[in-house]
Amino acid sequence: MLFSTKAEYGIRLIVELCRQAGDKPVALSTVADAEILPLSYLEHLVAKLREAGLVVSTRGAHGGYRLARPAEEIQMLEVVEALEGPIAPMECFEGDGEGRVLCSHESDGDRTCATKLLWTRVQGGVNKALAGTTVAELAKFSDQHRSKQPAGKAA
Amino acid sequence: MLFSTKAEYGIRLIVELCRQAGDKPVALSTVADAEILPLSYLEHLVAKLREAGLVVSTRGAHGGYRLARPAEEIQMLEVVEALEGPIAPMECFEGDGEGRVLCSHESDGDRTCATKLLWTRVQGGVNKALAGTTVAELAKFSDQHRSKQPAGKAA
DNA sequence: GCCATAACCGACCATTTCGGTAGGATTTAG
DNA sequence: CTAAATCCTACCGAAATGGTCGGTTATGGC
Repeated sequence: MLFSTKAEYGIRLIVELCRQAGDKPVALSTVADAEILPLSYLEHLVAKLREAGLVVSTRGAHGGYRLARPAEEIQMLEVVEALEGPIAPMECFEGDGEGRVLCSHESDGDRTCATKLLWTRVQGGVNKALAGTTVAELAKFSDQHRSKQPAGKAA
Repeated sequence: MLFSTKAEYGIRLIVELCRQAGDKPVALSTVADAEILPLSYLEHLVAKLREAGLVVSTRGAHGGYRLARPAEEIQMLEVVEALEGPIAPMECFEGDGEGRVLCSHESDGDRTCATKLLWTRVQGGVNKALAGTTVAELAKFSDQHRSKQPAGKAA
């Protein structure tokens, strides 16, 4: 499995945040309710998103969470990295965010790790997919596939 | 981390098998020695490769392993899937090998999982990278980057 | 026929991660 | 003051990971 449910739940969280976005912050319990996910677990995930600066929180009564930036500007690469840590195909990889990939095995001496070429390609593919998708896009996608439901909701 | 060391070790294993290929099968201990990997662990990995029909074994003295097909025809997608199981970005995905992706959440009722679009793209990227790389290519790559060493070895 | 070699098989094991719960402390609107 | 909400830390059971070990079977060479 490429990603754990951390990524999935976290994505559903932030997408739901985008969907329900209005002038007021959205309580996490609302998200948990809408996505049928355990609230206490979402707390951990949203904490990571906050630390990464992707969402901002308002404490106290009537508090909740909001996207820190317009949904169109939030790449899924940022989201997934915030939730799962750096996206590297393997532990030995210390990707630098660019196309460059470092492999710790290279210090072994006379040989380049045979897997380097492959991991580089895989990482490229994943990064491209993640960077090329935004929160807004996923929100729109899931709205489109939502069934016939009274859409009158936006303020 | 996208993949575990199972994939890495297994790949190094099969690439080394390709490298050392001659008329005689290669003993696993030779591979373990060349790649500095624990023999007993490699046994588990090579078993998966054998079950997947990627390598064939010869038992008894002077036995060992050989690639079941020409290295140019063995895609890394097959290798990684043999080692790590089906490549799906998430548990809920039951990819069918094609571009199609099924998500178990869809049965939840009125909503398509917001993550489906993203996972589909990610899986596409990974599959493309894995399917587009062969054992032969990795063997050649790692040979090229091998340092100045007497190359006279093939029978 | 023995014996070394090497594939094969399954049990075990320590550590880490995963998914989740629990209990509280802190902040804030009303 | 109080209810609502974020925030924080600790814990927990289950699973996967990475690896070891002991033994069994098959086979070529002497």
